[in-house]
Amino acid sequence: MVTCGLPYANGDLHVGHLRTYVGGDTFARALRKLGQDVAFVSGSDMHGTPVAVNAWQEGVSPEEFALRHHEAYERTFPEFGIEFDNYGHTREPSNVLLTREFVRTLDDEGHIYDEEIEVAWDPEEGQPLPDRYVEGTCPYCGAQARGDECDEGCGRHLEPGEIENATSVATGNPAEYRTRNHKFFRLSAFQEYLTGFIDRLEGTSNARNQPREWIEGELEDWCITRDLDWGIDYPGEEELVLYVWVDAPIEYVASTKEYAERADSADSESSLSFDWERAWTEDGELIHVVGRDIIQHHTVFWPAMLHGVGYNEPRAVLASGFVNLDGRAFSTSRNRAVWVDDYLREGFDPDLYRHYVITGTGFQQDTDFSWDRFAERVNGELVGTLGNFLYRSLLFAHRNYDGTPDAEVSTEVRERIEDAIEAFAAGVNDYSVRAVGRTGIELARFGNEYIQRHEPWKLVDSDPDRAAQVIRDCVQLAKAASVLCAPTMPGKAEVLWSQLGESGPVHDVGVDAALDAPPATFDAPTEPFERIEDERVAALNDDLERRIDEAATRNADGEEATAANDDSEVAAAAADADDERTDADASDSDNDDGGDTDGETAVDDAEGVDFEPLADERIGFEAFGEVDLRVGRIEAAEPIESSDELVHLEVDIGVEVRQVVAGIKQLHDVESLPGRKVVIVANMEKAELFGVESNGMVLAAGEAADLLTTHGDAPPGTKVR
RNA sequence: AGCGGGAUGGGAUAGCCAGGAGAUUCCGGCGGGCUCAUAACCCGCAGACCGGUGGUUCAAAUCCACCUCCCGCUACCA
Repeated sequence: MVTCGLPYANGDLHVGHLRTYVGGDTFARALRKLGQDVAFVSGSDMHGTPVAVNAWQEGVSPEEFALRHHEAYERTFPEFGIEFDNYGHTREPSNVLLTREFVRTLDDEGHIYDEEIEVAWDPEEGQPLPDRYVEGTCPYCGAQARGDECDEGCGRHLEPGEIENATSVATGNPAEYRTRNHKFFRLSAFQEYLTGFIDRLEGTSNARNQPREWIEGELEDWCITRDLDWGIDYPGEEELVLYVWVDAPIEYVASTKEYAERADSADSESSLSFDWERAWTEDGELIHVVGRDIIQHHTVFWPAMLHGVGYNEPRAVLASGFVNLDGRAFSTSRNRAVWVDDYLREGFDPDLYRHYVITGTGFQQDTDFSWDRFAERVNGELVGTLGNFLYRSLLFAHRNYDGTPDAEVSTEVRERIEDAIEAFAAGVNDYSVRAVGRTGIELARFGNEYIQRHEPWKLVDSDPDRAAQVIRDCVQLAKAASVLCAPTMPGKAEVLWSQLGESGPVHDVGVDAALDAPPATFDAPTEPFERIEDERVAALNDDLERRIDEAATRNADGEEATAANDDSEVAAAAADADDERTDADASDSDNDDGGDTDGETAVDDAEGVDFEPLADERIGFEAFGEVDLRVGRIEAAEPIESSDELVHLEVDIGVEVRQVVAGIKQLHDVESLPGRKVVIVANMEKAELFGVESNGMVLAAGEAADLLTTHGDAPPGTKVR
């Protein structure tokens, strides 16, 4: 069994999302090449609060909203050669029934208990408000926060009731808290089991190690119900639905079951037949391929559930790294993304991206996408190495021998192919799709060297027998490369296979076919890969930049938000308060914002290399005059405890003493601040940071927050022009 | 803060689990060759004290300890 983490039916897919699925698909195909009986399944995750909230905001039913995305995903995956044996969704009857069965079993076995907890409630609507239905102010830092997490400020997890000024996202009504009965999964009872499990688990090292903190620490019981209409009802409890992370992984099983049932109902002579119960409860081996953001769910909650119902445990979890765009995170809200539809509309073959993302770096490592690197890898590895070797070999063979010349494969080449097959198998055993994907390319690299070393174009006249043997070797290498590339580049492999004159799909043959004799005759080949020219790359980069700019302008018009985010910490301190993005995107591996400010400022600061470009637009004196700059003198300075950077300042600006919060704690010796003269923006909008009101903004330069000051004796309160 | 992942020639990456001849491959640079092939391909050269400091060992990129810097995770978001 190979499964891919369920995509959440809540937004469009960008190429970064695809990494997990391409990885899973490649791995499943590689297993088949080695003769394994594989079922490869996934499905869309339809339930949960974000779908409910976003559907509500769009004014459609959650069902319609989720289904729309599900259908898009279902259509998209095959377009990228990701061919699930079954792709369902969590709302299908098979999953609903199986989920209830799981829960009933867990209940019968005593793994579930009731407990009363506090939940937010909309008194006017008489509705419970789970998770993201609530927004308010973070009690720790004062930033805008969602019900359970201070997502834009300090990032803290918030317990129910902690959030201040809580209101309903849907109605805007103030929320209150009520005591409700919920169901808890006794995860703590699985501590010992999971301790053993994590030592047995195979896969990528991040997946095997990250959950240790939890498992070897204290496991908390898990609340598995929500007050929500949208989801699978808890058996026998009308008011509660199951938490999505209960029914989502069960879709792996339900999807397998659907596949098995479809296989059974197909004509009986077909070899298609799959025993789902054997796979999940007997001697099947489970391999989960997921994004690295959902490791815990697959190494803690899910194995405990499986164990609780007596199913097999996962043998391996492969957790993929993220894909960045030009070194920074994809950002759906800023349209900083290469969407899958864009990619396809550009007419790029999906196998190009598959090869890029699979062989670029280790699966668990983060990687970077840019059109420049994409073109470089396509032109170098696919056009220059693989495509060129296959084309020149087959063309030469076709012209001179009308196909495969009548000669034996040399020992050297046979051994080289055997090594490649071994490396392929070793890659699978190491859970390294990268190693698997490289084998075909490496073989072509060898082939280019081999053909050059023997110069068959000279031998055809001087030593025809020898020429025939060399070309026979080359055709064999071409065939082997086609077979070994099939998991990474299924479409291209198929084309090459048929150009070799082979009948039937390359996907039906195993790795050993790499050593079988190619057909005696075949037609002239076509060039398998097309070069991406520099002009094309430039155009693609321009498009991307323009889109980002447009989105930034749109955002700025709307609420003057995004740009402030990227500024230095000092400015950000004052800007944060009005930065409320309508964050409709909660797509899974969207590791938005977070790191990108750091990445950028770090570069800006490096020996003054990369300055921010000067602003294009000129402003008038009047516009400048709107900023009321004043000389101030710091009277008192105290660090704000719970913050890494913020300092609480009392600044004398002549007419009054202002309380100002500035993000300069790490950069200055706070005790030395009093007495310093600074320049502040006196008419800055007030902001609340970590619960402290900031009435003004201190000016400072760069990442080091070099404070602006005066050099004469201008007294506090003096206007700065 | 704790935990996980990472730091390797100008850029990008492999090797680390199972320690061993002054380290892989690609891009880029320089020089040469070839002309079957999509200005592609082949050969050669220059370029890395393998993040830092200690330790174990006959031997450390690899194992151990501490440190620095990046990225991420931290359960009633998905």
